[in-house]
Amino acid sequence: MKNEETAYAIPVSCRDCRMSTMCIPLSLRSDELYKLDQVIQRGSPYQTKGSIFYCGDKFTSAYAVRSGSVKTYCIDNEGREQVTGFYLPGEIFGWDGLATNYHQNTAVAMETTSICEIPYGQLEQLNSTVPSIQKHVIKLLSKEINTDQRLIALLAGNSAHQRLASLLLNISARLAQQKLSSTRFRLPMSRGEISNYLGMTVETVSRAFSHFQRQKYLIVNKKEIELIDKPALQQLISNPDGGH
Amino acid sequence: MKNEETAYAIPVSCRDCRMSTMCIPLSLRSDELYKLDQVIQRGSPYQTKGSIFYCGDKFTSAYAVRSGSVKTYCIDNEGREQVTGFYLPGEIFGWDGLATNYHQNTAVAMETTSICEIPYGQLEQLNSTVPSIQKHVIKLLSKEINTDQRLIALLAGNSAHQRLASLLLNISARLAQQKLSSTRFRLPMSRGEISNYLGMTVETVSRAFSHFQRQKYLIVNKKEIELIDKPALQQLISNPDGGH
DNA sequence: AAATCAAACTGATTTAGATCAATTCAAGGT
DNA sequence: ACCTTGAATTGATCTAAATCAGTTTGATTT
Repeated sequence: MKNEETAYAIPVSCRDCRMSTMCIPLSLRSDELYKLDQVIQRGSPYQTKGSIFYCGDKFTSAYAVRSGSVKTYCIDNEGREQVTGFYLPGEIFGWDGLATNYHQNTAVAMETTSICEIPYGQLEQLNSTVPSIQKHVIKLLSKEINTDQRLIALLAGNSAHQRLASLLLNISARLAQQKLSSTRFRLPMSRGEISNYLGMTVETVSRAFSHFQRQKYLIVNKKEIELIDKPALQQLISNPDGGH
Repeated sequence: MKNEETAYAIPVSCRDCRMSTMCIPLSLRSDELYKLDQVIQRGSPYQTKGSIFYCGDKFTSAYAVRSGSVKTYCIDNEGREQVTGFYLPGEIFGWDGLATNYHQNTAVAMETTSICEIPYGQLEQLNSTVPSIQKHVIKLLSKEINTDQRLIALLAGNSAHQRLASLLLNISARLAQQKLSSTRFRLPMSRGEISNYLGMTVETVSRAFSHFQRQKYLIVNKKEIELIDKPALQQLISNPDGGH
């Protein structure tokens, strides 16, 4: 059953991976990279809705998205699902389990997705021989803090239109980092997932998309998006009216 | 001008500090603690509204609140202040600067506050002799991620009443950790700071307090709070109706 | 003690976005 | 080809919370 649909090539080492700069290997010398390479697990792809880990699972690894996309969510006080993050190719997730040793979120693939697993225990052991790895882990964690805090600011201080515009521009920028088109792309997540993440209803998300299209800011067809007036979206989110 | 109002004793070593378990020294052996102790800076207290660091400052240190309280905030797209965190005694802040080497937030004292400074460069150097320190830093960062993600869930999925109830219970729990009263306390932050943090208006915060008092959940007098029915507040936030 | 100023509270009104209710559309299954 | 099912869209109403507009309170200055 392994690698059943691997028509595309899976890189066999971090050296050959096109997103190596985003991933842990950033700034490793080649002898260090070799050591890391021994530790990274390249598993078979996950199907849509396949879970990478569940909330409550023991934390053993962080994960890097090689292709596809992942959402993380937790169950809130009311027992409802609350999406806490979307992860695109080249991005790393799973650090949420580090503080307590148990994952606080569930991670699921939003489409067919391949993942590199980074076993944390082995990473810690590498620390004695490759100290720069620990440093890089700290950078990644800190980056996650920055991302989360930007989301907090977005949720606390912005209107529905501004939130959606921010998400679109944010995804656009992240795709650009991976040398993918930043103006035409397919959203991996459903309207429901977007609305949950941004703290609003599906209807509001849908109306916001329609509104943006009427304003000629973008063309939307289900999950296919073409951004045609990024400056307009940009100014929407930086304009003092429109907030609440 | 140094220590002008130091009627209370400032601990001269981490060993004597009553919040040492929350702070870095957690689980250090006594010889390790000694090394850390050499590095921690114990400065003079900050006055109300005094800045510990500014957004854009080069990141050099993290900070532990010894007494008093601190808020962090950033300037959002619209140029408005957005509060991103409140820090009470025994809590550590300032990691926001680690990813980019520049602080993404400004930190200010909300009352007369004494702070321990933890110079990060020196902490890193300690790593070779005391490897458990690096591990502890990672735990602290991960904890901050968990805190931020809980706030995201709170902001995205809850009503004004639920948000305020959550904040009050959260502060109560944090005070309890420091062996302070969890039912009677003085809020260090203004209504404006609360409303900004929770993504609502001052008026709504004020009305929510009045409502809680009418319901006999608590007694409020400006910043003085007495929680008299915690279970009711608890059930308010875990009750599926009340969200949006 | 009077005057000043900012924080907090309260009431009246408005509105953004939730909720309720259909309708459309595409994907799989038989 | 037809039926089912779930996602997305659109319209009509409703409501929680924003906005607007005072009033009260308390701390600080003179």
